[in-house]
Amino acid sequence: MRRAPRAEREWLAAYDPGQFPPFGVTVDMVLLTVTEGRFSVLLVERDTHPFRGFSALPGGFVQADEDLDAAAVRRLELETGVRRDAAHLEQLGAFGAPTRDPRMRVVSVAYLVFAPDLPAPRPGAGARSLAWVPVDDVDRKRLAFDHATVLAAAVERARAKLEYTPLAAAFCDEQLTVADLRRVYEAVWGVPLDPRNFHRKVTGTPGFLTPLGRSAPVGPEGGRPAALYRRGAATLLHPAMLRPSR
Amino acid sequence: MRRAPRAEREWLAAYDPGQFPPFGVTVDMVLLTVTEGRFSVLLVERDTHPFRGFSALPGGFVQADEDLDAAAVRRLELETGVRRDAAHLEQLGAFGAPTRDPRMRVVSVAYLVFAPDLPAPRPGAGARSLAWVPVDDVDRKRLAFDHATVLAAAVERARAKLEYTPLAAAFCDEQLTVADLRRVYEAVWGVPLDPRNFHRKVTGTPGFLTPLGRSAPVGPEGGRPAALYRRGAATLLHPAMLRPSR
DNA sequence: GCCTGTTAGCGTCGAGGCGACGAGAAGGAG
DNA sequence: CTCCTTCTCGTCGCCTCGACGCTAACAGGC
Repeated sequence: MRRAPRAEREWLAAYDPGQFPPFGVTVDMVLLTVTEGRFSVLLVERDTHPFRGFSALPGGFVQADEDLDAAAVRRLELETGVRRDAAHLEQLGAFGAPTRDPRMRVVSVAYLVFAPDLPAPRPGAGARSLAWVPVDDVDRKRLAFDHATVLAAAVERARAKLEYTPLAAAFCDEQLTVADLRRVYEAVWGVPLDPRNFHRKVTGTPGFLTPLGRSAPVGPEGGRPAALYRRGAATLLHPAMLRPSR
Repeated sequence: MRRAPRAEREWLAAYDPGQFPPFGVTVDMVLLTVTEGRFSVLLVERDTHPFRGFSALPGGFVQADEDLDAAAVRRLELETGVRRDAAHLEQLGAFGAPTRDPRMRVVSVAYLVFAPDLPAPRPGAGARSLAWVPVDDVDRKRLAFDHATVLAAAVERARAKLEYTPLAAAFCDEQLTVADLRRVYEAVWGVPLDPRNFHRKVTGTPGFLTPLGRSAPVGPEGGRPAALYRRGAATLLHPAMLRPSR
């Protein structure tokens, strides 16, 4: 950060910050995963006003000296036990309609998280009940604040990101098979994909998947064992993975 | 908006909003255009502390009962005279590092605007000096606050958006030629494009351009008159326009 | 009119990606 | 061994793209 010149330091010392309207700033976390073949979001049950009894995205106020990203990471670890490096986290955007929070004027900065399929999210310090809810089953009228809007933006962003980034792997464990990855795409996009063309695409795109040289154990349905991979180094997909039928 | 039940209304009446840290919230406008073949951003010269004498993105504090988008539109019209429907406006994201404003804790919501080539931006009520500066010529060390970071994000977003949306037309007048559009792509991406392949792509993509059946006057270089078009109805490009040499 | 220089627009060719398959490989259950 | 499953590799035709030749339609000089 630049060091202010002396004239500015004197001006700052006399500055009254009360002349601008005060806002509360929160982070709202849209944690997405794929559990049991369904594209799901983590929701909490609110046990305090406002919107008591409604479902909501986990989140909370940003502290006075806390960076926005740091607040998001803190919420992530605090509320769900998900470690920062085990998932993908990015900012979704700011939501600040004047009436979105009946308590006071609040601007919420929403964050998008792609998390692997976790056994069961454990409630953190908040001790509120947490649950993965398939995004198609969410009752938008029972979401607190403007979280229906936030969720819709997050889902659309996630679907688009799978097209041109290798982030689908962030929904899987560190070691994954091509079929694991395909099931992520199918759950998020809601369409079946041809396993053979999908296999050609992901194994033929450099940097998408790195082969481990080992095979996964056979699944409950039987069949030939699948080769194991881990995430490649690529950050962008070229050409993009296309959603069918458009 | 939902009507709160009575128990919640009573709870709200007794609520003390002072228990959460107060933030200032601003909007910063990244206005982009193409002038004289160069991809440029609108910058103001700051004549007050902090960062007096530095260049900055136009912007200002959000009012107490003002929606974020409304604040952006107000800034757009107030400072530059650009009408809301003559340009494309979208939110870029929130920037809120604790030290970004030496006055107080501020979260800035940045907006991205694609504006047509304007004769000369007129300073609005702020009466500050405004200028279009080619983005490659911007001295990042002479930008106020964290505006170098904001600008970099905006430029990257703009370059990416041209690939998969028809928004390049937002940089042109309402009536445009294929060459006008190509010059936008070349200026924003900084690469020359083959005029014949570009013509085939944009005229062959349904909804990108709507022919007007008339021709534009011949330019100063002579040559065959170009057909006039206006923006089509499409909102997404499929397949995408690809940046060369990747 | 005629030639030249310019830009606009159309056509052609080969390379490569993609959708729609066929078919073999590699496991388990009976 | 047969039958089932899933995984993996190939093949074929279609479409898009990059590279580039060629014609169309203007202006200006002679």
